[in-house]
Amino acid sequence: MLEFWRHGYEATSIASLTTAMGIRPPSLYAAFGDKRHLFEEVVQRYRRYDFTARALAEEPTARAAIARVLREAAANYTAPGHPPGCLVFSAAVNVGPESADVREALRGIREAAKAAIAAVIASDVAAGLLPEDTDPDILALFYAATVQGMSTQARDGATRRDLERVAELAMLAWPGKREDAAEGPPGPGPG
Amino acid sequence: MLEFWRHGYEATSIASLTTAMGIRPPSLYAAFGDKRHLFEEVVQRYRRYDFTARALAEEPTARAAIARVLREAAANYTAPGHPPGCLVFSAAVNVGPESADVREALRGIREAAKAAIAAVIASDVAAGLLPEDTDPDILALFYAATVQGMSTQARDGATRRDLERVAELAMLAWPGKREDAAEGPPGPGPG
DNA sequence: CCGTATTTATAGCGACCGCTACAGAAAAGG
DNA sequence: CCTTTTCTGTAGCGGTCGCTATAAATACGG
Repeated sequence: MLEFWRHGYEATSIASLTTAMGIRPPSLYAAFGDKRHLFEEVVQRYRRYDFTARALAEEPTARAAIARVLREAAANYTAPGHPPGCLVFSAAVNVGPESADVREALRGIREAAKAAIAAVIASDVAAGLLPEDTDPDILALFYAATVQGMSTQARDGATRRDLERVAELAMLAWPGKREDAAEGPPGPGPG
Repeated sequence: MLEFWRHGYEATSIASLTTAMGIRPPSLYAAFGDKRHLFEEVVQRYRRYDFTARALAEEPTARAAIARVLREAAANYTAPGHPPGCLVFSAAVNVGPESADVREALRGIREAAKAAIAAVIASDVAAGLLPEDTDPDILALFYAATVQGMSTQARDGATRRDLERVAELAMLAWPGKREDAAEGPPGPGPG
């Protein structure tokens, strides 16, 4: 998993995997089938700790959920003991046409996560917790882009503190806060 | 260039390059040396239209410059006629250890762009256009992350309009605006 | 301690990688 | 038209890719 995480799907050779595991190719193929199946198992294993899904399920509001996602992204993407950034974002960026399905599989995971973010936002809009004119898809796209940017910055050397500050800045784009925090006592409405 | 742009450095083979150019390997090697030199020339060619450097040089304020960078990123990353996203961000993500220098070369370009953004921000802070407590490096990191996230989202299928909305949201994190726009008539200062 | 079943290591398959020697075709000079 | 020079196409170099047939080594039942 660490090999795929660091170098990506195609750039990780069977030889590097077998040496990392301390086994020989026939054992690897007996245990996992082929390289693609092994990678699928790696992705499954990686996703067992899906802090995004966990935050979306556990936090009471979309705002709290996304703030937590950004906070945990800052921590996880820079945590020691494994490569920086997110495997789902970075493991199948540069693939030849013969591995397009691997790239599409990871893209599907990304799209599902984005849709899950949009769902909790839409839920809070429906519940009146967010302005009616909030576009859940666009807001989800913005925070998905933020998280991906944080992952890339982590790979480029950003620290946890750096990314936490980025997360704070990203939360300034959250809707409703602006008027809520600064408009003061409610004045006369428009009309 | 389009081949490298779409598939990345290592995933692009000499065979695919020669067929795309309509030439044979010996002609390619006579003209460009080896694959690495060809890629360097591709990156140079790609950077001839560096909308970030242009915006930073031409716009009068850091805010205008970065708003323009985000706007042009939305347009360029989704423009027809070439692959989506940015070559500097996406062409050397998954490389083996033998091509680490290619990845580092692109990383250097990214770091330089980030430093250039930080420079214009620091300049405006020094000029009093931005709050004194503004951290140019962190703000530059945030917008660099945003642009990279936009590039990735473009590769995942986001449209120009999508990315323009993301750009608008990102500009909500710009410092100073908050108080300027919403605090109303200046009240008594602190103390 | 012996025979059997399972796992392991050795060696190598065909295919493709980046790259190049060499020969045949095209262009330039007389 | 012939020679010389430049260029292009064919073929193939050593090496690595993902993957596997086969044999040696191990664990198990009696």
